[in-house]
Amino acid sequence: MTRHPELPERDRRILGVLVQAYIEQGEPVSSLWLAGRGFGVSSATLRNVMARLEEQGYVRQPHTSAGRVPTDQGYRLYVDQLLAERRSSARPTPQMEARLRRAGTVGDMLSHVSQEVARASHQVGFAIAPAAEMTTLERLDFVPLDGGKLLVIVVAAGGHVSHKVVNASEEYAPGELQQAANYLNQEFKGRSLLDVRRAVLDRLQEERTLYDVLMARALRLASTTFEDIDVAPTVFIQGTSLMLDDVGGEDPELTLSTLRTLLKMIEEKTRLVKLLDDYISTDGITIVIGSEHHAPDLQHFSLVASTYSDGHNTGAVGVIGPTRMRYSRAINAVESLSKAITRMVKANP
Amino acid sequence: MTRHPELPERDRRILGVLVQAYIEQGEPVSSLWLAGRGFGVSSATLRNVMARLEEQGYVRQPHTSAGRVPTDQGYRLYVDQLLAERRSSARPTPQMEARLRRAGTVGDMLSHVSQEVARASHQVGFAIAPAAEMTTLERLDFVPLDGGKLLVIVVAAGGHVSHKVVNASEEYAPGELQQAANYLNQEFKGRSLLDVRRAVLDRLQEERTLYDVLMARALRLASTTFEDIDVAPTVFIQGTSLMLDDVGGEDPELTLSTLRTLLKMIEEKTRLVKLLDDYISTDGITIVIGSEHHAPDLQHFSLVASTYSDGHNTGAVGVIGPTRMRYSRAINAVESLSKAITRMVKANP
DNA sequence: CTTAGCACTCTCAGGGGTAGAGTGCTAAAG
DNA sequence: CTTTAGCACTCTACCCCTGAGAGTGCTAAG
Repeated sequence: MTRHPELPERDRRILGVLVQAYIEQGEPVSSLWLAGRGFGVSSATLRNVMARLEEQGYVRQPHTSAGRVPTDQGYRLYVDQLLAERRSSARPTPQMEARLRRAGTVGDMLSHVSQEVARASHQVGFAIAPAAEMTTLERLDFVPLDGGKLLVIVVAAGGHVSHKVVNASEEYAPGELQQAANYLNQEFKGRSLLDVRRAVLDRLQEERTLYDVLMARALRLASTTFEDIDVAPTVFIQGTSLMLDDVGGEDPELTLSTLRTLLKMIEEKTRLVKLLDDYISTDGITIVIGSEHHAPDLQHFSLVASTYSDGHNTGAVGVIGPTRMRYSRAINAVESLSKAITRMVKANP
Repeated sequence: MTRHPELPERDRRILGVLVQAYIEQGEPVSSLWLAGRGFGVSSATLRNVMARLEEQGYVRQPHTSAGRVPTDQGYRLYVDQLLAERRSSARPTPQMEARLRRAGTVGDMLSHVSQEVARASHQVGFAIAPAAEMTTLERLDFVPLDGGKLLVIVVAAGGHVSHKVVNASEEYAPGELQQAANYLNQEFKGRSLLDVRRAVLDRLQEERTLYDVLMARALRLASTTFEDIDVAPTVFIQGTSLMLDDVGGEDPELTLSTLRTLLKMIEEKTRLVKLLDDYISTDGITIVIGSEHHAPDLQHFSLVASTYSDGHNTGAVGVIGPTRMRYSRAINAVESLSKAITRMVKANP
């Protein structure tokens, strides 16, 4: 992360208190108020410090006779300090884990995770299942249905299951589906889903495949299956109503139109996935603050996210909220939930 | 729905124009404005009519020197008239159907439906899959996974598929799972899921069951499977961002706190399901307006919904929005989507 | 029953005018 | 060179007032 070596220790402490205060109170922080926080200096001195901080871009005044408000750069220093101080002490609570354990499928579990992280952080929370590139095929089954339909079940490493109904263009003998599944499992187990799709298409092109009728039919079946399966990773989002709690508050930046941007992003979940692809680092917590986003319409929001992994697959969990959010709470929430997921999926290998 | 026989024809026509105008413009409608709409009477006469309509509870004035605004009762008469006039002419557009056809699973399809109905009505849209009571078992399969886990696949009539991973407490021989599935399928096919659960538990109690070890194990397996499967029907909701378009507008009733109520309801989808259970009729379109809701926190919202069916199962599709919504558009959207679903599921028997 | 005319009421937008908060600056003190 | 007290200055938020405009209800005549 960005370093801020040029800033004297005292100035930095003062900035920290200022940011904290603004996050909690939502009102510009005045020199007089800061003077009452035990720095041992008068408000006049603090005014000098604040003027310096403003010159350096850490704070700004909404208008001439108002206190100071942190800039995104100010928030950045604050969270960097926060992350440096706390040596990952967050743990999921037992109730949390219990609630997660109740889920039947991995999807259910992630849906609960998004709910929990939202509840714990008081922000919009999300959880993302591993993308197809990361997911490796564990096994595949065909179940014949009535009316020439076929139910395909794809089990991925880590217990992710997805199903799909396809139209079987050809007729299959009773044992044939079983054989086809066996063949495909044997051939492609352990490879990523996208990989499998590619390989299936390649083989279908190969001339010699045509001579083995059985194999050819199995491959055709597989190609319909993987046509569009799981190209977009599944995203769960919860806590949108919490978002409105902030909007009524004292935050002038948080208007209805910015809110709508966020709601829209929540609906087309694709965008969130892209966002994470761009920013997230493989280890620890990633935080993107306001104008640090490339997209201009996210200027007033911050992202706090973390990846999770069970050794095979990597997904993500995190929260989105206004730049003025309780970062410490958000960080704790994200960290403990990410730990919880990791533990859950490890337990179901 | 309610009849309004006591209202003279002319008054009713005037009320209709008034409601329509208010819906479109969002501002109280004055007698002068109405006079310009070709009724052939002066504004003074319209004032008399409006006073009468107010006495009877169809309209009200926000304040002494403002025009009239429809009450919920006024909206009610308006939509009743609307429903009586139009003889169900709504058809889904081909593009709509094409988009729906792309879906792999029934769940995907319904998710698209909620999106389409939201887009077409410019309101929050939802689609609900059949509840467990309505869903009948088509077949059931067990797929063994690693680590003593079992993947259970439940196929319901109409092509609804759901899966679940359960911990198999006992070991099963290779053919045994197949046998168990066969037995259960034979025994319970065609009965509703809730029914099956009940029956399984009953049989487990019966003493003689204990003598047939295989059957007992199959039943135990089934009981774990149906423990919690599908008790809550699946709900898809889309279009929350459209909701905010209205809030900025001229509607004074639509405050942030009412909005939050709606968002909360969207998150705990259970509540929406209950709501529909209470109100929805089996045929045609159901409309609930503002204070017609039992719940006081929904006083400012209206519901436009319809059931759909494939002969086996019954689900619902609809929209929710402010009482001041374009009912005609909403009705068209709901009706055409409900027709589209019916057609889709009929095509996949 | 309809309509013109009129008095009446209420809202809404704009214009001072003031209290208060908070700053920057200056000059003195450590 | 840094800190601090004092002070003038600026800007906002709020309140009160006013006038214009919109729309009504009522009355009396057609």
